[in-house]
Amino acid sequence: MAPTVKGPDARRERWKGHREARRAEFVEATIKAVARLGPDVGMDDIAAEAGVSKPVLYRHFADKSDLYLAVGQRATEMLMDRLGPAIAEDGPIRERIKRIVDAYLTVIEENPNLYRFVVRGSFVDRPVEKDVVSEDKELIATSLARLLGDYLRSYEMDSGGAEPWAHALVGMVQNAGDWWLERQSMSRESLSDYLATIIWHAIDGLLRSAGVHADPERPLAPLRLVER
Amino acid sequence: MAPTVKGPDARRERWKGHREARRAEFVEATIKAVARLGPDVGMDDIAAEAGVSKPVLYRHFADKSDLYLAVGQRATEMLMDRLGPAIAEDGPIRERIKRIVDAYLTVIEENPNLYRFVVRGSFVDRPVEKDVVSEDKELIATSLARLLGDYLRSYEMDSGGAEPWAHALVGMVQNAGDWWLERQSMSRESLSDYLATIIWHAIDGLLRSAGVHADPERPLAPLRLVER
DNA sequence: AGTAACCGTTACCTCAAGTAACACTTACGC
DNA sequence: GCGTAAGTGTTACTTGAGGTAACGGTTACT
Repeated sequence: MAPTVKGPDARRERWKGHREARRAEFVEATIKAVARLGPDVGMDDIAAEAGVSKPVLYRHFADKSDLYLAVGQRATEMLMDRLGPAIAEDGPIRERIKRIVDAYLTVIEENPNLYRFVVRGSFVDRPVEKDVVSEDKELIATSLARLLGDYLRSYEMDSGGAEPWAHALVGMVQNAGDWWLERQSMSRESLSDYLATIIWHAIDGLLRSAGVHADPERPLAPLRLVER
Repeated sequence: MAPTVKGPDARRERWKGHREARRAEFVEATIKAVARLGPDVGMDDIAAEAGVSKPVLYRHFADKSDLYLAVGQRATEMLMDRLGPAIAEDGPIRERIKRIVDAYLTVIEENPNLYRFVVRGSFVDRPVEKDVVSEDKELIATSLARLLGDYLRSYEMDSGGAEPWAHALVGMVQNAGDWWLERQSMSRESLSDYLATIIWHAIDGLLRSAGVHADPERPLAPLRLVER
């Protein structure tokens, strides 16, 4: 008897997994709704898409921002799924940078509405306290920062600048992608190339100024990005 | 009689300047309100700050986005006022870039709420049609693109990449500044320096790859930025 | 004097986010 | 098996901010 002292009632634990699954289900519904109805869907539309009514939604998400945040995280996950392979591939550094950037652009090109929903679709309600949108950029930037930090340290350089670097790079690619997505005035290929050029030169210059002559062919050590 | 055939009535023209002034007045009030009440003020608050009631506001601005846009433009103007001198100063290029970046960071540091209002304070209502927020970034980026284009052409290089470059740079500085503004984990000085380093290396690398050896001391020709 | 522009108000409408209240289902605990 | 704790779901409401209607007063051109 009393196999676990802690749980006062097993009934409380029974649903743990279920709730998770339900949240995920609603997140998927939201993504579908966004794809169909554009980035400014309402909670009613989302609920309808999921085949339920609004209060059900609110039993799983505290408010709109909470849902938005979950969608953002899911989107980040989807993005990472595409970025991961691009990062893992080997080849000349310059080429790899380009492939990573290109993977990013491909993703936003394929899901423009979802993209807009996540980065633009702010949320008037929540003032400043919990900055939902940038939470995702933050995540990516943090991973990148770790990556850059390791990279710099592998050259025995000061890694203090890794964080600003990461945010700078994220902002750079994001903003350029944003601009490109709205008026597609050049091919994805070209943009990837331009951006990769900038990034590569920045990195190369940094190393160069530290007296390190980076080998563009160098495999760059094991690159792992996030592990959520 | 009938001194001017075109104007059916002089009474229509009489207010031209006045309306402009009034709009400006409301824009100023909005900026004050934002500074006091944070970036998510309502129209009522703004009207109150201006000492009038809401409908008056709506006689001068079609809707919230219209006001936001005007505020954004004003903010951009203020920013340019600070960036202008930094751009005009001479000195080594690397130094100048740093001063420009630093000027930007100083501005957002001095008006954090206004900054948040402009870049974050999206607007749920207006879906995609008129992208109010990025209109300002657009403006800056466009100026920068012209500047870069001229610069590249002065070295007789292909200027096709000027536009993506401009958007990339804008996004870079903006995002890094954003991150810095929220958790000020390093001095402005340091961040300016990191960013300037990235930018300078990117430019230098670009020129270098085209076989041009840029002189960091070169005065860089007359730099004019916008003229609105 | 008439009227075209402005000044300004209070009281309303609208619409989406979020909540209350109510009813049914499942399965653990004793 | 009965109580109950979790979940399922509904319709109908409240709230708040954006935005509008309708009204009245002032100035100055014609």
